[in-house]
Amino acid sequence: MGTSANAPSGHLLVVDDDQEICALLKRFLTRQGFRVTTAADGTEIEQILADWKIDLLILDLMLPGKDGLSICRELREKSNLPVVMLTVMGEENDRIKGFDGGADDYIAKPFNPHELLARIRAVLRRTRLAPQAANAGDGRVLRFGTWRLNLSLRRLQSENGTLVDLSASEFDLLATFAERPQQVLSRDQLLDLTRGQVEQPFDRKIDMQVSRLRHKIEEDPKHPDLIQTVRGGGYVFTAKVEHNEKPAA
Amino acid sequence: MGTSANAPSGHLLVVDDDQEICALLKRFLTRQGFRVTTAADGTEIEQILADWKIDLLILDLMLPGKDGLSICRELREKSNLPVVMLTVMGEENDRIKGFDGGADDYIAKPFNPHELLARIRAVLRRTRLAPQAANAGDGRVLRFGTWRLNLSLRRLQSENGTLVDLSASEFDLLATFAERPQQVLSRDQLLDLTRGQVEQPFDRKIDMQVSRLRHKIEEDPKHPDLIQTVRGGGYVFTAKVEHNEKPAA
DNA sequence: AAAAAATTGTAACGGTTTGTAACGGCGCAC
DNA sequence: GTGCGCCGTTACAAACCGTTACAATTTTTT
Repeated sequence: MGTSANAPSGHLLVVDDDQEICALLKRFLTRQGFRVTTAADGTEIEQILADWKIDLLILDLMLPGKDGLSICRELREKSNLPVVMLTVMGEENDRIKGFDGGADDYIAKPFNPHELLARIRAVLRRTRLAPQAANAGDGRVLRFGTWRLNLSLRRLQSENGTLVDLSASEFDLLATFAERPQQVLSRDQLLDLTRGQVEQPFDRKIDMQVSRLRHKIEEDPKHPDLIQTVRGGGYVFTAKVEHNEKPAA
Repeated sequence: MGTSANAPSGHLLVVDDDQEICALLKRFLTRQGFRVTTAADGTEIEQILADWKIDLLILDLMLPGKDGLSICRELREKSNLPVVMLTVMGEENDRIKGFDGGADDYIAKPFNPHELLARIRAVLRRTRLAPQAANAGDGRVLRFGTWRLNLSLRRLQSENGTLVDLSASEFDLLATFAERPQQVLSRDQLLDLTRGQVEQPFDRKIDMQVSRLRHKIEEDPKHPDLIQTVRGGGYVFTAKVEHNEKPAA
């Protein structure tokens, strides 16, 4: 199961093409009490910002495709999401560049993680006082565990944004569950809810779907965390499900 | 009664091949109110962890034989014991690295002991406050005898934290009892409470469940201590039950 | 449209949990 | 002590569930 912490401090998005840095930062910052999502390049940022309430963005200056500076500048057009920029040690003008895009702070690589931490906290402290503008984006999104289930686009994304390939009926089943957390659903109910069939004779199909789904979304399918069996009853989706509500600007 | 949970400071294990550092840390941290055990290399760690209830591990990155990083990683497989890593100042280490293994914090040598102290306290504070309650559930935990019954996660743990494998209905039965200590429950009541069945003809099933449950939780099932028989009446759960909001460990 | 791939359905095996019956022990009333 | 009824437990049967393997079906590709 996921050691997901309730976000006491905030939800950070780290964007860096260096997977190692991403992983290390994620681990470090998670242990410091943040919730951390990572992305390898700028293309996913919009999507992630649409689905999650991100408190602060940690952005590498050098990125494949669109560089961090432009991203930051574009972001600033529509929101004032706090940004801490990662730059490469060296040219002094990095400093200027970093702030040029509207970043709230910057730090040069290689950096001392504690210093980064201090800067993150400082920025959050400063910006939390001021109200935050809304990001664009809509679409019904359900969040549970480390997953995002986008009901409009009919796709499931893990925390770091990678898509999981669900078949149509797998998606339906998962959506059915996620819309009724903590509610025991019998096989008959599930059959009805997912495809309008009532009273089919052999219904082990549901078992199969559940089994297949578990293997795709449970960390340990042998000891399922999200979809649990109720002997003689059916299945329950046991996870806190958050509906993604965007505060209106 | 028994083990007072309010360990004033905690028991630390320092692992470093430099004897001088070990001695120094031991002296310093002991004076700060910690209990301190030291080890020169990784081979003894398992043994020590088995023998003592260690609250936090201070681990040198560079060790003869297996290095600290691997040790930390292996440790993480099976426990979430807080770890503070000692790294050597300079070059790559100034970046994270130490966190690769999942350490909770790190500090570069040579370090200021007071900084180490601060980091230890911070880690302990963090990990003690939010002890992985993580998952859903608000953490309703009932404690009785040497047991902890987690109603949210539906798990039963013995004192040392090992899980006992209860079937679903066994859990329900136990929970039913534990929520009504000192109250005699007839078989009919139990049948009703555990699964909403009323007036089933042959109900020796409850006897069976009780028997099976006793074998899992009673020290001597022949002379049950927790679930006692009331001849002609049913069963009683005779144990002081403490409601505990914070699941430990 | 044929072929290939993916999805879904069905059956069957194995493991676990629960239900039932039956035997034997034990307490209690007389 | 004896008899009766309650209880614990053993042994077995039934129900239930997860999964594998494969067949049927649908979708996609060529």
